[in-house]
Amino acid sequence: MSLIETHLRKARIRAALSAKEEAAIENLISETRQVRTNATIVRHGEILKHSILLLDGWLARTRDTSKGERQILELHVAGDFADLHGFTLKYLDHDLVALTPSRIALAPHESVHRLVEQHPRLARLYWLMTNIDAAIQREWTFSMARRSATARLAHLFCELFERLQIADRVQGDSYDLPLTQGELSECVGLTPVHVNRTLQSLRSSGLITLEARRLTILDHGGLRAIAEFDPEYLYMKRLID
Amino acid sequence: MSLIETHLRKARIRAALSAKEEAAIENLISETRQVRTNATIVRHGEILKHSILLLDGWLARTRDTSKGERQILELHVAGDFADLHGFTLKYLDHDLVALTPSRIALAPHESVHRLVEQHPRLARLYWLMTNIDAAIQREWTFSMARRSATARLAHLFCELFERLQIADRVQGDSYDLPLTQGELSECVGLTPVHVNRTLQSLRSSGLITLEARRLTILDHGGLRAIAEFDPEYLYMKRLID
DNA sequence: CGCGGTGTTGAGACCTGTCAAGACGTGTGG
DNA sequence: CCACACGTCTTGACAGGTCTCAACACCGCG
Repeated sequence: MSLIETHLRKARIRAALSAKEEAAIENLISETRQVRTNATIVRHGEILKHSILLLDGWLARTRDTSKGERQILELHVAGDFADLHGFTLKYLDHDLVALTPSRIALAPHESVHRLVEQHPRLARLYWLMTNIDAAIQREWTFSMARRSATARLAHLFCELFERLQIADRVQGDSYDLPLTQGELSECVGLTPVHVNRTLQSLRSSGLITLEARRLTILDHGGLRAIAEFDPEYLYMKRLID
Repeated sequence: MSLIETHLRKARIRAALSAKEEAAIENLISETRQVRTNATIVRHGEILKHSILLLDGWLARTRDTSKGERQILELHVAGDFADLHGFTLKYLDHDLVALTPSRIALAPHESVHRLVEQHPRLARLYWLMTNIDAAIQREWTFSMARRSATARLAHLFCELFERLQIADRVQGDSYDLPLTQGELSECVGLTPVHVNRTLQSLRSSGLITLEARRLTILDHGGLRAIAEFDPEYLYMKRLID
């Protein structure tokens, strides 16, 4: 099985890929690396020579606050290109860090450049992928601006369920969620204490369980309802013919 | 002077454009329209046939909440492609509305398609532009998650100052800011009442004036300081050779 | 066995929201 | 030209959600 099978799964949802195209994507990868928890993979401002494809594990785009806190701006799971936008931007406005031990693959920008010049459909596909990332970012903006603590967490759990399903990382109604409550609080812009209380409320409402870093959704309808979750923004459909 | 001069100014900051390329961009436009305040230009979910280039006025990407409020997710000023991401996404996950009387130009997706196939550098440029939009969105996520009411507003004013300067819509330390306090509150995820009080505090600190829909920054250093504003995320530099 | 990170609980403070009323200003119709 | 209506801005009192600070429990690991 291909090293980047998970990434291909994700890509195939948005575009039918020919064998040639899949091979071209495969050829993007120059090397793979293992990174440790809390490793900073890309620092903001640093000039980039390659983009990071996440093979396994969890990465986060983060920004530090003046008070030394950290905000997680977007999460990445297996199959995601974590900083494909760095190909056009040349440097990132945020850091890219590992939340768990992770396996990553490097795609040199030269190779990406060649790929998009030779494969217009793939150019379109990767442009689309960064636009989907942006749609997720919009949804997070909306969450922070308008959703309550409970709804924010519920929404995050719904989003991850959908995204992990594509990555084949969901079993039944459960998935591994290796983030601490502190890290969850960095995702939703709350304090760890309040996340703790909010989780208890979600649990006692019978919507979820979360123990030993594993999340189970007991009531999908209920969870989606309080999150006001509508998966449309994830664009899980064929968009490129 | 070209109809799309403001857009070209914005583009030229990120890439040196040949006469041929500028002509190609010019050719994107099929027609122009005038829209009225509060007009919905694009509705979420609607299949798109063209993208909107804003020639003059103010547009906003918006999402309605269940309680009938509205969140502004991103603002667009003259020279912006307001929904270029719609070219790859096929439909939007948000609405696009006019906040003021605005003049817009339509760029049929067929034309965009032809442009990016024939001009790899421009393909790169427009991919970059949507990635810069995403960077702005990230900054807004960060604002909503971590900045106080005062800092959020201050940050917005700093951002608009930079973006309007490119659009040649800044005079000295002032620019027209035609949004009501209610609309400002929709940008920053606060209530109109609290925005009112926060504005008073910014005024009495001697940082800004805002009257008759015109904003003047009295103390750039001070405003940036409480906003913790760093313009890096706007990528105001040559990124494509 | 002890330690550090993580999770939990309580009490009180603070920021922002809610509700309500009035002031201001501008455009419109009589 | 005035009267009125409507949107916007302003102010006050109070409520509520989230934060802060602090302490303690739990647990895996060295």
